[in-house]
Amino acid sequence: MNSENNMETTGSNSEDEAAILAVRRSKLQKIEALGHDPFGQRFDDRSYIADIRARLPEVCLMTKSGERVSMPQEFGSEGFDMRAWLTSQDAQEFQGPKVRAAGRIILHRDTGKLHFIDIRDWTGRIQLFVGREQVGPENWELVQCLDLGDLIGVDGTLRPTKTGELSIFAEKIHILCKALDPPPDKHKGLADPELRQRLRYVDMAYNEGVLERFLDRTKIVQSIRQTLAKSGFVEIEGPTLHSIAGGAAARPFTTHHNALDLDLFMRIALELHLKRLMVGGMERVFELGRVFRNEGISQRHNPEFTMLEVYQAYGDYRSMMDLTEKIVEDALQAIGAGNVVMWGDAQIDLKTPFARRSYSELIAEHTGVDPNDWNAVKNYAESIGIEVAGRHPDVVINEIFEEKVERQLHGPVFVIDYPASICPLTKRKADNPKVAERFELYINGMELANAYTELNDPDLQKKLFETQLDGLSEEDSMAKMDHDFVRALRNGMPPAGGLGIGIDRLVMLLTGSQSIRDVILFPLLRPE
RNA sequence: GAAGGCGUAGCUCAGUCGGUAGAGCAACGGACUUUUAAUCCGUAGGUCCUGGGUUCGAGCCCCAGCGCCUUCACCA
Repeated sequence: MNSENNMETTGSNSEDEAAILAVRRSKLQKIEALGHDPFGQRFDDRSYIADIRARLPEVCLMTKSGERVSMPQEFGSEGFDMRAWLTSQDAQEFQGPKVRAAGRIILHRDTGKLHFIDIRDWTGRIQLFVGREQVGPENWELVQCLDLGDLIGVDGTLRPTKTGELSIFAEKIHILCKALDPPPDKHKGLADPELRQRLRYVDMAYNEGVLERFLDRTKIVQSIRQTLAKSGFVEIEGPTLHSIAGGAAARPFTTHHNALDLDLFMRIALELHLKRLMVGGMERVFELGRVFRNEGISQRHNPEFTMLEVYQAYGDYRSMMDLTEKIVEDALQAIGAGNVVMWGDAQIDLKTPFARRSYSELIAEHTGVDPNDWNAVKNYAESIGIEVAGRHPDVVINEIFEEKVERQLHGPVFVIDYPASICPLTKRKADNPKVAERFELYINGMELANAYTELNDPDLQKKLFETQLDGLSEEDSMAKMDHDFVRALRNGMPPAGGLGIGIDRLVMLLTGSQSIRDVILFPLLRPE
């Protein structure tokens, strides 16, 4: 990979590359010599290509007897034979609306005195028919200076070619921006995953479906905000710089404030500040924003990712299950997907309501061991190589869950009622203090959402912050002492349901993306 | 952090047994007024990731490093 400097200066390591760039620059000069600004100007009143295509009903064929024949239903479909249809019609000429479009040149077929140029905007692609006689010498000169990748505008008439492709028959071409770097392979695009991430703009501009996937991400996020707004939740912006990185078990990034000479942490969760706001009276509140965890990178992990956390006063974790289903339902609708999404070769049915299964029931089902029988659990754990000595029973049980149950949960399934000791921020069941009112939503073995009935007992919260779980270092524990948070609880926080959803993973699921890097615009990479 | 795989033209990829580097696309020149990844003829284009080593000779073998991918660990 060349450094950027090399690519731009005479230090270029390839004559080929230098030649390609030189050719494009010479065309740029020629465009200037023809009296055009090669980087273009404001271009008013153009229509989106999808909207132009939608004007097909305005296109018609004039017959020699002066009759107007509209395009047949089958026009544009696979088996439609345009030439046969034309000969059957006593055709004179086509008429169609005048249109103006703009976009990037993605394909170019030059047949001499005729160019076919495919342009693309963010709504679709369309073919331009550019004939030498039809556009005149000035436009023709300009067309000779165009390359794949250039941004152009066009004025022309919408009508089909003889071979049946709806096209814009160009009358005037406008150069809107000369591209100086050549595009990737016109058919395969960028294939190297590293290059696709580094040159995300190229990936989006040329690779099939990439731009659309990121637009889907935007639609999903918008839909979530709408769903929550409709249900009366307000969105807030909490601090991203924390002096105590709490609310989750994760290693934080550290940073430093110079004026205060203060070490700070990038937030790892949104939870504790949102709960403070519930103390303050925000009864339905959420934040949808970035959190940072200083941990490994994988197909499902990026150091910064987007998290939704929602809190509903006077609700509980069951309210959050209903809300989760609503969020998923609405998001599917927002991207025009049905209830069934593809995940690799597998189909996942996201029809609501999702199954609700208790944690201990699932353990018993998948292992044959009663989680309340410590001796049986111990024996089972040892038999599958999980260390038992000196560790809290619930930690051992949870390892069994992760090892034996989690992967089997193709879901969607709400796993409910977790062992209390691994849930330091969660209210216990009224009739059984060993069980916490928590659920996690699993789909395809992937944890998508996590929710609690929120613990609002300040004394118990303080105690749980002070209690170190066996086998967990302070760094790994979710229970990091936050005195101010305990003080907030002493002021009275309503009983509440709280929900967290990993937005990147939700987008992965809904768009069928196997890697988190396919749904994050600019994933973390080592510098070039 | 560990193991495995990969790194060759602007892009996508071949490269046999170790014997002086190949194709398609893109580019350049030419032909073509209805093409669909247009086609046809021709031309040009290389730090084979980097640095060492073995060898008469290394894209290929060995060692070290860098980067990416996959799996695992951590984690959501």
